[in-house]
Amino acid sequence: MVVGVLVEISNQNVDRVFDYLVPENFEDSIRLGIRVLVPFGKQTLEGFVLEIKKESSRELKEIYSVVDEDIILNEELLLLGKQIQKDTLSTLISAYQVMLPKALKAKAGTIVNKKMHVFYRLNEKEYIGKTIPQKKILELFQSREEIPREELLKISTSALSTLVDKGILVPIEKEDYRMKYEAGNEEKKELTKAQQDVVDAVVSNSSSLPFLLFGVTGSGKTEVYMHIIEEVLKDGKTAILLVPEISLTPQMVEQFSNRFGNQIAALHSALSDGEKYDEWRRIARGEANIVIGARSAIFAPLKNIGVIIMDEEHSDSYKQGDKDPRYHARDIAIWRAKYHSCPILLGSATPSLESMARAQKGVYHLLTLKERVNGKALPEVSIIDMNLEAKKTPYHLTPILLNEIQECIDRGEQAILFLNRRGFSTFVTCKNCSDTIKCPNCDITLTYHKSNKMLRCHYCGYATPLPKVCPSCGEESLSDLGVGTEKIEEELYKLLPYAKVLRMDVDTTSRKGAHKKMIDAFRNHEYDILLGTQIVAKGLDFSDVTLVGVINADTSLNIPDFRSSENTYSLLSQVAGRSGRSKKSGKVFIQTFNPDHYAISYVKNHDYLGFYHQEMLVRRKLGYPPFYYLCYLKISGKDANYLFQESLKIKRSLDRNLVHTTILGPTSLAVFKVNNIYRYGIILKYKKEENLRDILLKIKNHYKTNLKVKIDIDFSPSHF
DNA sequence: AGCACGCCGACT
DNA sequence: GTCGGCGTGCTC
Repeated sequence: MVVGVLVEISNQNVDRVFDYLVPENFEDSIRLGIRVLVPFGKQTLEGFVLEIKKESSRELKEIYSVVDEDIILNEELLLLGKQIQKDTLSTLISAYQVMLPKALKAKAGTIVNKKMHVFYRLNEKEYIGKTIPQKKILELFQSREEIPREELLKISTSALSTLVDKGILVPIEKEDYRMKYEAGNEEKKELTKAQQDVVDAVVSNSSSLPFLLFGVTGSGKTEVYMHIIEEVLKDGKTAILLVPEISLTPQMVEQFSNRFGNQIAALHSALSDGEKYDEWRRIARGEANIVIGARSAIFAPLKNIGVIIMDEEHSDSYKQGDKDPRYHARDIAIWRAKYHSCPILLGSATPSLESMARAQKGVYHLLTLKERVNGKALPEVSIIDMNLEAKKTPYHLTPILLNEIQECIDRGEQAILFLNRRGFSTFVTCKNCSDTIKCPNCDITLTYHKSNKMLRCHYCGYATPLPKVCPSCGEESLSDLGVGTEKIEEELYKLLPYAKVLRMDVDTTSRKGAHKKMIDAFRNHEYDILLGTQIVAKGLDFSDVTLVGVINADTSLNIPDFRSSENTYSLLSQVAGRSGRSKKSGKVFIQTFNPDHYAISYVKNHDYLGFYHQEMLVRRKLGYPPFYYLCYLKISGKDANYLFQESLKIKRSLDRNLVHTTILGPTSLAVFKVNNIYRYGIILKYKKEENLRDILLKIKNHYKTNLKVKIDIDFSPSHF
């Protein structure tokens, strides 16, 4: 027997199967998708078995051993990996590795950390207990075969050891799963007519297209998901629910485990490697039917999938952009849904422009939830024009907002204050007229480089020295401003000394369990104000919050990225949606220097579609998605001069070979040097370019033996 | 990714 | 003469 093995090294030069002989004693355990240990040159490596055949034309080495009893990559995942390699131009091995928890990635020397658990079994059935504890223990075995050690220890330690010594009971070791989900008495909520319609549409899958669920914040999307999943389970099928990492909180998991108990498996970053491994195995063995997880959970080895749901489908956390394979979970979801012939549901209050455009074109089937489940209108949103208000106070909190906070607290209600940290002070603003300096070619905010005092566009490479005076008003008042949560906390302490403030950001929530503790404390009214960054924007549901204040709406607007408006609109709507979620109606106040910018003004009327149409005009004009596809080439290496020369060669080669594509660059990245590696970027914009992947692959292949040049390719990058 | 081989410059 | 720099090529 001969096997074709893909070894664990992610390098184009070895990204293919190598043949090995299988010694006879291993033949029975060889299956496609297991790992084996093989000699590879001077090294010993793990690899996946991708082919099984009778013979090979050349002389072969033998495999050392078989690593797995169970299949790690099933038929579907093996196929999917090849698709990912084709679509993203990644190595095949990296496509497989990304699907697996750390403990299962092919990697020689990995300790597989199964946690074992001791159970006891009755060996001598005739034996009659001599003491009361002994009798009690033996009684338990009347109805059960195996009993965990802990349970017996509770009755009597000594009686247990006596029975074991006498050989009446025998210990057996069994694999223990760390995660325990207990079903609670989470009652099933009645759906509104609108919600039920969504469930019916998805469950009957009357349209074979992906569904886009456009539902305002508070419209009860989570409840809809639960009902759909319930229907799918009734059919004997399984479900994947993807959520952005940041909203995959313990409460969220608890909500599902209360309803579905042990049927769920949760995969997220708070779990240890061992815990992730356990969850993965439960899924692979069919012991969990519902997988809830962040991006990579889309690869969960479920069989017979009945629905795939992506909540907050616009979230850029679904795109892996930092390493190969640079995939989007949405694309994988669509692939798997097709494979399983099951419906796929993309849900959002602020869909990505791509998805909404597809829905408008009829490529997705649009479902809408217009109303909040509590029947309340969406909160009233007021825009505070900082151009007027900032002058009246030395603080970041304007008198208007402070007054609202005070009244809110006096009514015995709670407030959330949101500090936007995205794009924190990399751009330059004029303190006088609030203008930011933009690139003349790209209409994108220039990035400020402190080191050489230059403003740069890292789309097209345009650069200009930081001017002394503001180009639009002539005042000497350019500055790169920024505020942190600590600063605001100080202000609150000074201005509203009796208010109890809970600060929540990455610093205060990093400890395990801290997040839940803080949420609970706030819910219990131990605090009046919840002050935080992104983390307070998503999913949280507090019934007493009637005021939401956004301290600095502008920072995300000024990020030099074609998606900055979209991200700003989405973020602000999300935060706004935290207000007035139960019986009391809510208010929202947004402090901004750009009150007339459409990404902010449309938030006022909760007018997503208004924003969408406006932003589509901009995208069309500037040639961005969804009108054009983007592809980003990152060229990196140690020798800056050589690298630039090669980058030019690549650009010229692209120029020669691509007909319908706009090529921008090469331009040095915003952070040009990282760890002594210099980076250049080339951006491709295209509508249709049939040979694009072939041409890029040729370029990649050309450099595969050149250690001085590394090329990363990202199709549809979420940002640059 | 490692590792060996081989071709040049610098040195006890 | 020999040590060692790294560019090139190979791994079943």
